[in-house]
Amino acid sequence: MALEHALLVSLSERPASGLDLTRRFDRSIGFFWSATHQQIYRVLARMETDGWVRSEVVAQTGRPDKKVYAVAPAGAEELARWLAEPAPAESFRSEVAVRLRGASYGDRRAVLAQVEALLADHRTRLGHYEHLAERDFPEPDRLSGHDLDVYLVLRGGIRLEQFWVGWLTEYRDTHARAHEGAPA
Amino acid sequence: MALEHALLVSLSERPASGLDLTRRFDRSIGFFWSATHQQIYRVLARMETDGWVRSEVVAQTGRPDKKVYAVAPAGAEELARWLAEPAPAESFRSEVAVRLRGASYGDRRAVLAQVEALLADHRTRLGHYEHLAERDFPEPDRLSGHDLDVYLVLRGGIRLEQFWVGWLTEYRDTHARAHEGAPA
DNA sequence: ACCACCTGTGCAACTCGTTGCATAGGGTGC
DNA sequence: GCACCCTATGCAACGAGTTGCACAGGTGGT
Repeated sequence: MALEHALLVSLSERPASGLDLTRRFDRSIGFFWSATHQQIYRVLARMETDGWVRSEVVAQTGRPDKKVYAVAPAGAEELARWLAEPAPAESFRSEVAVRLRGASYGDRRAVLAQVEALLADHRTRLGHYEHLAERDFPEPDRLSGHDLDVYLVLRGGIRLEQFWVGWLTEYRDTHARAHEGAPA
Repeated sequence: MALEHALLVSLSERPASGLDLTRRFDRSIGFFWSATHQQIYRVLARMETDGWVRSEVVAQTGRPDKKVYAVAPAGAEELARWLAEPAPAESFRSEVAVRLRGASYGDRRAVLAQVEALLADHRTRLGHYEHLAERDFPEPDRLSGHDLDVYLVLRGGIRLEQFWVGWLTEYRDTHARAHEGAPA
């Protein structure tokens, strides 16, 4: 399981409350991981009883108090242990791929409309990530250590969006060509 | 939920038993979906009580009997309905990405060794998929309908492996360059 | 005869993750 | 003063997915 470890990485970068972490997961780390606030709260509570993190209630002006979590020594040890552990092979799950493969058992035009919508979505996201890279990392050659890791994960997000745009475009164009003069 | 629909697609291509489906999911469809036999058996049972599939016990020589499932009319309807439904945005989850981002909180050399192992693995898989494409689809321009869909999903598998090889190579090479003369 | 192994189906218990709801303090609009 | 929204934390119930085990029939080795 990796949510614990994703939280440890994020808290190592900077202490945060449950909701802060939820918002972070909607952004940078969120390229490759996501979690709802409920799940994050539950896992944080478990991590605290396990001694991986420590919390401190912080009063705010004009807002409810928040519980700010920070990595405890046992959590740092666990993170280091996990990082050294061999990475198991990942299985990618895509509902879209199932739809593309099954398109001939339903309304192909409806599936192609979905492809078009997804393409627009992934193109937007790709542009957004490229903008982030230019804004936050104007000179990537000078990076090292953790900053370089953050940049390279952003590069992964960009490459993943390029994968989607490339594949969906190939799907759409190849079907368009195949149906010229022979509709199906 | 998509396992039901993935099974409907696979059974639309050809009727099969639970274990047959498990083996198929380790192959072609398995680029983008995977499931254990236990889960497949359970879902098949539920689909049968819902009337989406029908089963028939087939005796075999030298082997136990098997229960061969085929799509029932209600299942075909459900598949068509699901295919026309708008595709929700997918969230990609990668433990590897968490490790890459967190590498500076542990032993970076251990993480780079994992990257090396993953690279070898993805390169092997890429070669395997490319071989499949050449062997089974020597003339992709002539394909249409479901055959074209099968080919294009294989293309997606190839593109996904290319994504991994490209990203992991960039991670490794960029860190190698950053550490020339300045180890960390 | 016995054991080890293979195919094929299945149950039970557990963890991970999602969905819907609850609660509590504070700010804003009318 | 009241309704409504925002931040922040949390519970309860459910569904999806994994892990470990059980059982049955058949084959092959010793």
